[in-house]
Amino acid sequence: MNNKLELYKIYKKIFNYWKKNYLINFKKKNKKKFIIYDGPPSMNGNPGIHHIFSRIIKDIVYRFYTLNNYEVINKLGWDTHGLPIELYIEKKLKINKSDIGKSISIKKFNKYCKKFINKNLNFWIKFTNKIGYFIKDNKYYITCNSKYIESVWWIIKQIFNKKLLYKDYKVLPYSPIAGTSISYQELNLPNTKKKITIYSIYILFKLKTKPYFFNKIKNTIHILVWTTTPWTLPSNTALLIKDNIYYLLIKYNNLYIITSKKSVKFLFNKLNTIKILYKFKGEKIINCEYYQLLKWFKPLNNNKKKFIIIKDTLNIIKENKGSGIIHIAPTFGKDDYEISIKENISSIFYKYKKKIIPIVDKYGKYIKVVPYGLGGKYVKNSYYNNKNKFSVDKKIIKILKNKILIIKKYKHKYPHCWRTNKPIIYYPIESWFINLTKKNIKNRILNLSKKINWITNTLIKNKFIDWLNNIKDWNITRTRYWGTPLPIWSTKDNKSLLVIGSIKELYNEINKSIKLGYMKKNPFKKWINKNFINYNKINLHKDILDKIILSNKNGKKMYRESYVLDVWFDSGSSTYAQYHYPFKNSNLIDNKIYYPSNFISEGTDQIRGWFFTLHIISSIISNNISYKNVLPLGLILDKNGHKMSKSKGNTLNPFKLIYEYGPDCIRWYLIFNNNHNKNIKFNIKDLKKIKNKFFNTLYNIFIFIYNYSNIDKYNYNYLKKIKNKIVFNYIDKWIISKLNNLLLKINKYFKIFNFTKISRLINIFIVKDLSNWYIRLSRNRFWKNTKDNDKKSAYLTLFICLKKILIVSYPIIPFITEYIYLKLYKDKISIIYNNIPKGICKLINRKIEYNMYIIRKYTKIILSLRKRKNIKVRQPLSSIYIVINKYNKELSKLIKPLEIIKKEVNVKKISFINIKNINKYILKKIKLNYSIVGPKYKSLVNKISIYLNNLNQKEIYKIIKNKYIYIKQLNIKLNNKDYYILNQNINNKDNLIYIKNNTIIILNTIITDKLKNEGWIRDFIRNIQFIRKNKNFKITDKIYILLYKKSYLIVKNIIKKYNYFIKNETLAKKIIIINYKPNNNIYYNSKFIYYDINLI
RNA sequence: AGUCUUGUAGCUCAUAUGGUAAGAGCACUACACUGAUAAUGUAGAGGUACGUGGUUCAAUUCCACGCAAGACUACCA
Repeated sequence: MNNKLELYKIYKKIFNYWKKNYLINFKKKNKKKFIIYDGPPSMNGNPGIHHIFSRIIKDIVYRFYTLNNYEVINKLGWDTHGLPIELYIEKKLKINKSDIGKSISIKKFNKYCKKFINKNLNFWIKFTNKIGYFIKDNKYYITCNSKYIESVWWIIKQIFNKKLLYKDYKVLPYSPIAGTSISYQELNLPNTKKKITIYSIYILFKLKTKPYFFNKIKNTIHILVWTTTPWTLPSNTALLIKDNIYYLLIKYNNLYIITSKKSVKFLFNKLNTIKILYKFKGEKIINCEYYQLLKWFKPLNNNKKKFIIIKDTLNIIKENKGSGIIHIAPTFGKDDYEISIKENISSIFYKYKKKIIPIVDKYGKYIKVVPYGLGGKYVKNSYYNNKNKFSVDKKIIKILKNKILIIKKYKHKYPHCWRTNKPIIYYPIESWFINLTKKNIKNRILNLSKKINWITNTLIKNKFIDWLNNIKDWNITRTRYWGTPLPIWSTKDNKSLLVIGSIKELYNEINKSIKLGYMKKNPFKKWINKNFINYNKINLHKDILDKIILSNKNGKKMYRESYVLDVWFDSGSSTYAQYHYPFKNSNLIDNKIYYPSNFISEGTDQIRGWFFTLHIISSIISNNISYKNVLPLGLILDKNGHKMSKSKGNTLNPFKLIYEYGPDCIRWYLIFNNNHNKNIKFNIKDLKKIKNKFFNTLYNIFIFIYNYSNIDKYNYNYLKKIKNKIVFNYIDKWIISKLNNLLLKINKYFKIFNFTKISRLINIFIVKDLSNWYIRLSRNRFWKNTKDNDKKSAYLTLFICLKKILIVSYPIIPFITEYIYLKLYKDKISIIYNNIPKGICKLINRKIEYNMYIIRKYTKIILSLRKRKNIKVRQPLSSIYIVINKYNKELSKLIKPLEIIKKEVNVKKISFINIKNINKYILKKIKLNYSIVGPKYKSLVNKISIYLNNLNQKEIYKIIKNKYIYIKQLNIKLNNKDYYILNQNINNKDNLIYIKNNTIIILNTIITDKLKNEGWIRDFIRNIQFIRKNKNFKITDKIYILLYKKSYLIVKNIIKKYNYFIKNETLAKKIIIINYKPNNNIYYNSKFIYYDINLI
């Protein structure tokens, strides 16, 4: 047996063993099913240690429920579309998004993406295997497969049929020079925020409806509006005001102006030039209308509000900046857009050939019909390449000259496009949305969400519900390339729409198109081949789909809406799409066998991600929840508490870690280290500690029982058979009781998915109870020669404890537990076939557990007393006196448990005495019970406390007798619940006393000659043992002890007296006295040990 | 920038919590123990409970502000 623990080798062995015996992802067949949905991680690179936490949790749940006889359904998945992959490929090919479809075809680009996915997938699968979460028979889902996409299409069609899908525009960061929208991810790249100087202008808007309290004022009232983007002024449709701050109506150079109270100070240097007429809160002028500033374009003719003052419900206005009133141009600002949606504000577009277009074109220029020569000019002069820059802002300022009160220059940070280095603008881009704000849909989503159980975390539940309460319509399309294509075709005038819900439908529609001559070939010809449907032969990505032209009822050509779907829509569809529903497995979902899931678990960052999208899609499609229990997990951070990311360079190579420490160690660490909902600071040092402490101890227990049971030729099956004949002793009963207590707790915590608690309980049991106490105390029972009941009971107890603890630990650390299990318990093929052991209440003995707790406590105390006087444990002492109290009353009458103490602390006798006998060694003190006295006497508490501290012993004994305290000065009487009495130590010469409250122990430290001799013999034996071990004698080797005669004569009497004892302990056949001092060689003789006596 | 969370020994973390002696483990030091031994025991050292202010007889705990870390939403007039 290898005495060195190598966790990675054990993993390899067990993995191969399972593979050979078809135990990979083993499932018990049962009607009782437990469904786990796996949140697909985005496959945008190599897996990191921070990716595996949720999969380990799910694997533990899978293994635990399998032990509990559930059939666990768990299918792994990967999210394979999206921006990060595109960006990676762009970087690799050294191209920009604007190059796709130009210098590189979409087909080629998507091919690169696919290739990247395939390459990474193998890597990820290998990795997932390495941490113990196995994939069987290649059953996993990836979102870029045709089957998956088909299910997603079906979902889109359902949503469309429910009339929840609509097309609108969304304002996004946009780089006109690159010609693409910019993602927030790209916007957050380093060096994209640059300081620029812009105009900060204050403009007068004419008020149209005067509020009643301005009635006295006959003149026109103006609103002072602040903006830093004059070019957006032609698109203005509303003004924003804060309802709860003060505004003033002032008179300035015959103008009547409304501005915020705070702004007056810094806008009007000379305050004597203005006259304050009114002070009022912003809410008073909400909904007042004003005249359009630049009447170049009309807002869309719809029911929405226009040119009106609205309330700042999104907290956009900062009181200390500007005039407290800002202008809203919904088409060209992020906040503007959001507030306009919320407040139902119209926006300005220009009608051109039946289409509506924003007044800035996609190159960043005003459209040609903009007057004053502004048409065709860039809205930002930094877009010009040549030096002759035309500033639209300057020109508009010129046009508005009379209406501008103040012009300043203003420096601020502004986001730039990371490719072109030019500033971005916010720009309306057409997009498809799912209507989630519709009343019945929102209510449904909210009501269903209340059925979800958030494990151990109400905080995150509240966050989730809060998010749902403020739900917005979901923008599901992106103008990207590598993604699930939106399956919608439309005619050029947008009048007819066709949503495709399956490949078959598309296949048939294409055939119609071919008949009309719009298409030549059906790209999915190979799909149906003699009734055999072959999904591998088709590609459902943008490059293929964009070329498909369909037709409406009237035979008009229809083109695809060229968007791809938000990747969150992909992963949120996994409820259905992982089973290719409804094209397959429809019974499993319709009959609620695989749906909803019992358990999901991902990082807390998924509240707005997967947790949200799963819930939304399931609510809409099935009017049901998608998951019953969620365990939100903390994130894995680096050792300094920072997020792991490639750019920071603080990621860890998981393969290396697994190779070094084994998957068990990493699994245990992640579970053990911190509660699941807290972030984990991942520190390799701690891995080492856990390996040394926990795994070595577990392995040592195994080695111990393995070695000795082989010597004795005992095995578990034999002992189990004769179980009824075996009588267990006190310590056995204690550890069995502890074990069953533990099992009860573990079962309880498994049900609420608290694995941290479980691992910590197991750790204490193995290290503290089983190893450091049970085995320590029982060692000689295994070691002795006779094969009596005592020995058998010790073996059986240890076998039982180890077996049950292995099974219970197996879900968390499957490899080492299986390894030990197979070595020790040869009755079954695998630990996997066991049922989870339940704690048996009958075997729990609270009295024994309590007494053992006292024993351990006393042992500690006595050892520390010895330490105070520096008396070695090897030196026997005569006696201990323990003061009897209500806690040790029972123990004092038991004989066997007290033997444990005697042996552990090497003392001959324990006596229990009454406290009265030693009162002279004890200092009494009175302590207030503050929680009772505090509220009663309030400020007097301090004085009472001082009074009590100054009492002498006599007075205290009086109080103990009286059972009350009367304080004359304060006229206060305290009853015996208001205070308690403490015992403290007075030291003594020969006896050492430990006093802490009721626990009082006295150690007699007088060493007689007899005790001294016994101590010497112990030393002698220990030294012989030390030599045995050092010289690599086997445990069972018999020896001869050689003593030098001259030295021997000094200790002759002692050795003679303890002759038998020495021989027994050291396995010596004989003690031989020799007349010469031998040379060192004799040490190496296999049977002889020379001992040089130079002690005494 | 806003919202939320967290801050306890050198490290990783508990319990309880408005109540007067704040707990483990690791690491460190000393001594001991040891045929499971890269283990174990005892002791020592280590804390103004992130800082400041407030409420209270009493604050690590409640409140406010600030600092640091993390998450989300955003980066705008």
